[in-house]
Amino acid sequence: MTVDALVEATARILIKEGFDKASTNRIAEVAGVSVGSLYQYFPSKEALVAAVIERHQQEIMQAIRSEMAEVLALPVEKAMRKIVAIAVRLHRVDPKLHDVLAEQIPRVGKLEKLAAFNSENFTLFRAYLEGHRSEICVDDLELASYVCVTSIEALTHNAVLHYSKIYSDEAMEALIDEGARLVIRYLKG
Amino acid sequence: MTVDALVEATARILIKEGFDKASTNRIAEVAGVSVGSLYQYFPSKEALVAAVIERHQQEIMQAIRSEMAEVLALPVEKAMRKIVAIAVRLHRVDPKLHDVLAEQIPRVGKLEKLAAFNSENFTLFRAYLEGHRSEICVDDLELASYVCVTSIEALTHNAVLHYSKIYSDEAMEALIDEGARLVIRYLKG
DNA sequence: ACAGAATACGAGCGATCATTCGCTTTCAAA
DNA sequence: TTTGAAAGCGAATGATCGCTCGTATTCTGT
Repeated sequence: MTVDALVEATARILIKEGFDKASTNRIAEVAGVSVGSLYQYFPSKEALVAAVIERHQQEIMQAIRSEMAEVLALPVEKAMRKIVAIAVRLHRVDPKLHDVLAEQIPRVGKLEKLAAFNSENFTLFRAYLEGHRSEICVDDLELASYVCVTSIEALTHNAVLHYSKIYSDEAMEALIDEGARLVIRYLKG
Repeated sequence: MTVDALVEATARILIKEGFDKASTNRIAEVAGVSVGSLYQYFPSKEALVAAVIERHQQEIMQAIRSEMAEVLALPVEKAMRKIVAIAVRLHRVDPKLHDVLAEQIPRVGKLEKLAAFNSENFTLFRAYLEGHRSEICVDDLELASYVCVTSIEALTHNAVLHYSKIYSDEAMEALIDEGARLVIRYLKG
């Protein structure tokens, strides 16, 4: 469909050339339609970018929800290792898009969407902790969730994005181990 | 001086209105000079933003270098708590500017400066670890430095930037404790 | 007081961009 | 085959921006 072509084209341009080069004319050209058609389906450039963001976040959250369901029953050690591994894998799917969107979301006034995204992650993690209270020695689960989620996300985000040249596949394995070790020791004292 | 007024005006606009609203005409206006004068001292808008970045980073690094010197002799527990406290304090000096710059550096092509900045932080932290090898139970100091620096920066950055409303001063104290606990347990096993 | 250098000025140029609108094509129902 | 709506088109518009350049003002040494 034309709509899909436009969203797809927008994503591709954002990834390959960045937000500044993503003009509506260019997007339409890459999508193989005209600017006029673009405005027939999207009221503004912002709406187009928002659609890209939405699509990407739906994909990611879908994956996270399904993976977290499997993790829920695991003991802390296994669970954390799996969660960190998931974080790395998801970051690797489309690192550049993830980065551009993280950069551009504030500008597009989609702070709410980003907040909702983070909030669900946070809630899912917290739910895990609730269910494993006996295994961990932290009393403020709210704070603990913040610490864990933020650290894991930063560790994997930076590694994949800024050090992908440095970190080979096996070094990435080491990173997963280390990230897991960080939160496990934190949670289990 | 005219130069300082321009850099100052640029910083203020970046903070209050964001990168997109920081046009050269507007910067000149706020600085109380004309666009012509702006281009007498800065060859381009990019150079102006780069100057803001440089000034900010110099200030931050100056503070970090001096604080780290005091930390070097402390045992791990004390040292980490102090480092996290420093991170929070520095993030609180000018949170909005820090955020905008972190966002804009990639666009301005000043990735090298950012890398150098992170690299020095990283190196300073690693130097501490080298000097306290006997206290910690991690063998890969390189990896450990990455894990600690990245986590501390993300924890403080997000807390100050996105949760400054939520986290009161005392809650911020709790965050410092928790961040310190995270890295201490990680390092000391 | 004067000249020339340094500094400052700001209207305007050229380019780019998001968006519009009048026109053309497509296509399915009648 | 006719028809009218839906979909598509792209040149044109108006606004904004980074930046230039010819001119005006201020400073400095004589």
